[in-house]
Amino acid sequence: MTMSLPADLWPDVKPDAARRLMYAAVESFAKVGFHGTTTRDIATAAGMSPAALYVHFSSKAALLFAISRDGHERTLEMVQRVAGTDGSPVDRVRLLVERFVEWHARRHVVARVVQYELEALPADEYTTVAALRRRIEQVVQSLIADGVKDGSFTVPDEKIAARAVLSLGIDVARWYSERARKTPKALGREYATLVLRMLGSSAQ
Amino acid sequence: MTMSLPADLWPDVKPDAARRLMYAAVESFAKVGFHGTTTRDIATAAGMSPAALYVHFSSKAALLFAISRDGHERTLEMVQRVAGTDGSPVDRVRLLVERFVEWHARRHVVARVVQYELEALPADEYTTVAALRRRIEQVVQSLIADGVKDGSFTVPDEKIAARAVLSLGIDVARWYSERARKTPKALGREYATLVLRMLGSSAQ
DNA sequence: TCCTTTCCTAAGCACACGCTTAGCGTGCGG
DNA sequence: CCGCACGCTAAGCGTGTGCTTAGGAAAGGA
Repeated sequence: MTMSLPADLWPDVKPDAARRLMYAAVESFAKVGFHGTTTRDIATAAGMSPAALYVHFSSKAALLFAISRDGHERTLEMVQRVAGTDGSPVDRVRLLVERFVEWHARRHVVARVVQYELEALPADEYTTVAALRRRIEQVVQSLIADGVKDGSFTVPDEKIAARAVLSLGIDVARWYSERARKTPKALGREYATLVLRMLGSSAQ
Repeated sequence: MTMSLPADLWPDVKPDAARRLMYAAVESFAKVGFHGTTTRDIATAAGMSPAALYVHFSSKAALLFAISRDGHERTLEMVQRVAGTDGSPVDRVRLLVERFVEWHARRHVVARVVQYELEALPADEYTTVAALRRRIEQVVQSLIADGVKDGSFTVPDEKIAARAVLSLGIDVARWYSERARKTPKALGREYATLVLRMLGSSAQ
């Protein structure tokens, strides 16, 4: 694994061969995209023959969907967990940004696939994933709206502000690498400071 | 042109057939990526045969490079023009963000290729483009550093702040579409407000 | 008008690609 | 032990891909 993927991805995927295929696929999808990745690339990297992929997944696109759906579900769980915490809107947005940015930095290989390889999904699968994305956005928007309502935040347009907050996290997936100067956690903290300022909070 | 590309791209490209190929290519590259685009896709969309592409460009990748290099050069010119204006650091960063965001919104098809299709460039071409990217980043960093120096901005880490500013603009290329509620100009203005806040400026 | 250059097209080449099929080996359960 | 299910592999299929080549048409210049 040249990109040092976390060893704890997809713990429930069985058998091990299927998981190995997902590891191989996510790496290549992140590097050269879905269309730039051949089934032979994936199989070779997983130490198998190309036909083995079809024992575990119905198609190359099914592999992509498995990765994309799981990544979106993880992200949605994360933002929902933040939304379920006690605390002021400021505390919650701070925590949200820390967690969101940290996830995209630590998981930048997966995140790159999750954020940028949507077009390659077949239509039904795309619909599933798009719904998850909308829910993530809605959680972020409602956290910001809470802050506006209680006077902690002042933004000209809540939707654009939420979009900007998401953008900062999502773009981390594009640029972050192991050679980055900041750890994912440190980056998350720093970005949270920037975001709270952006939202007009005096508590930073 | 299904994605309503601006009619004024690449005015110096001659003959017209070469320009038509670039229009066809940028649209498909933006939609399905370089690897997802075949020479037949490009040629058909340009009303030619696949062999015609090779009259004007030495390879499919040469087409990508032409688009990518020009997009980066346009962006660099833009940020350098802003850096060359009179005005306070706050004014210049405001203008920078307005222009950068506006460019990525208005030109989101080209920008998508410029920002996200780097990996497909051959090594030498990538080196050329990467150098342009670094120069763009340096201009942005120096504008922010000017503001820190004169006390208009306070940021924990100038590089991360510059990265965040660039991220906001770059990610516009990913999400912006003709159905967006804001015009590129309005979006640029709003993002400028958010960025100046983020940088800790009281002048917004 | 003639010649040269430019701009194409149609056809084809040498591979590559996603996927299927036949067969084999291994492990498990009765 | 035997039979079955599972997990593969090797080989191959049908189609697709980037690119080349031969040839023709059109445009421009002398």
